[in-house]
Amino acid sequence: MQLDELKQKFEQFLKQKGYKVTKSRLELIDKIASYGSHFEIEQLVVWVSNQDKGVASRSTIYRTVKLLQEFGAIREVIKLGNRTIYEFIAGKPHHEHLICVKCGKIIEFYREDIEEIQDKVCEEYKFTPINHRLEIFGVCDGCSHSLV
Amino acid sequence: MQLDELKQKFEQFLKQKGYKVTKSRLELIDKIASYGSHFEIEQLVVWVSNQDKGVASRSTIYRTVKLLQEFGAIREVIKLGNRTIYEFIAGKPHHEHLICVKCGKIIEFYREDIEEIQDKVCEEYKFTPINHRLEIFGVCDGCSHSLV
DNA sequence: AAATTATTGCAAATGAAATTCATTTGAGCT
DNA sequence: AGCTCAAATGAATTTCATTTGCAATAATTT
Ligand SMILES: [Mn+2]
Ligand SMILES: [Mn+2]
Ligand SMILES: [Zn+2]
Ligand SMILES: [Zn+2]
Repeated sequence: MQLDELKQKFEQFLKQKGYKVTKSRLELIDKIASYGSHFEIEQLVVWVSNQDKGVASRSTIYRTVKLLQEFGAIREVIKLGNRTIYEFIAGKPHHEHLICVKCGKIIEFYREDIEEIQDKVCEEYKFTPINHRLEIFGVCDGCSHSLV
Repeated sequence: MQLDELKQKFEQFLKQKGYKVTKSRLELIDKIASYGSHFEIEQLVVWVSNQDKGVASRSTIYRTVKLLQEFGAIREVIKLGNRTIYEFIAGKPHHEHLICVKCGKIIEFYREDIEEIQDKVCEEYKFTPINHRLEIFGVCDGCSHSLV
């Protein structure tokens, strides 16, 4: 999906919800899309503030991240200690993560079979799943060879 | 495993690490074990403080929870928003969680096949897993029938 | 373009978790 | 049992991410 198309959809979403289509909101979706898939809000705040002036304040960034989550373009994918790592998922297929606890490297993977098993488990418990997150913490190949 | 046995192991662990065996630490492992499997630290602080006086202060509770994590009796199992839910896992087999976003109900499940697939994925990426967490957020049976 | 309503930015508040530091306690030794 | 010293404790304070109140501003509606 193109970014322009996404922005259009986001505008529709905002209008339909009775929210306003603002400069900040549209510029932030651009910034987040170009930042790179996995990000933390504070990093984003710093990065955005160091660029053009006046895109959005910290509060607006926090608020817009929530909006984009509601819209479905962003997802909370990793919770490590008291850090939250988000991901821009628009147009990206669902996947899970391996997280290296030494270097922070994030590896993405997808297994249809894991998804299917989850569906079965939910059925068994008459549980209606909304979303899920599988985090595998460990040590990546590079780090397991390094002597540090 | 009996609680007494666990406490013995914990004492061994403390000594071996050069930590001290203190009243607070031994009493806290009791309290946590009897609190119920899933808990948040702040709840625990309130509960412990409202019981007998002098078991441990907030700081000690936070510090001891970390110790017990290091020891392996406790695990961070659910990260929801800015809440962290821990679980007393000593003597309990590994499992994953379904979390109802309406009522907070937690359902535990275990699937050997999911574990096996994860191992394969890790092998494929030459990734050495340390621990993992699968959280499925959704609506439980009870909540899906309630009209609230 | 005036009226209405939501959004913004800033500062201040919050809440979980970590930390500081004076005091107490545990462990080893005599 | 007393002595010594390092580690643990509690209370207060700090940190840091996130949230909120509010006056000013911008987007929609009429
Ligand atoms: Mn990802
Ligand atoms: Mn559990
Ligand atoms: Zn690594
Ligand atoms: Zn429920």
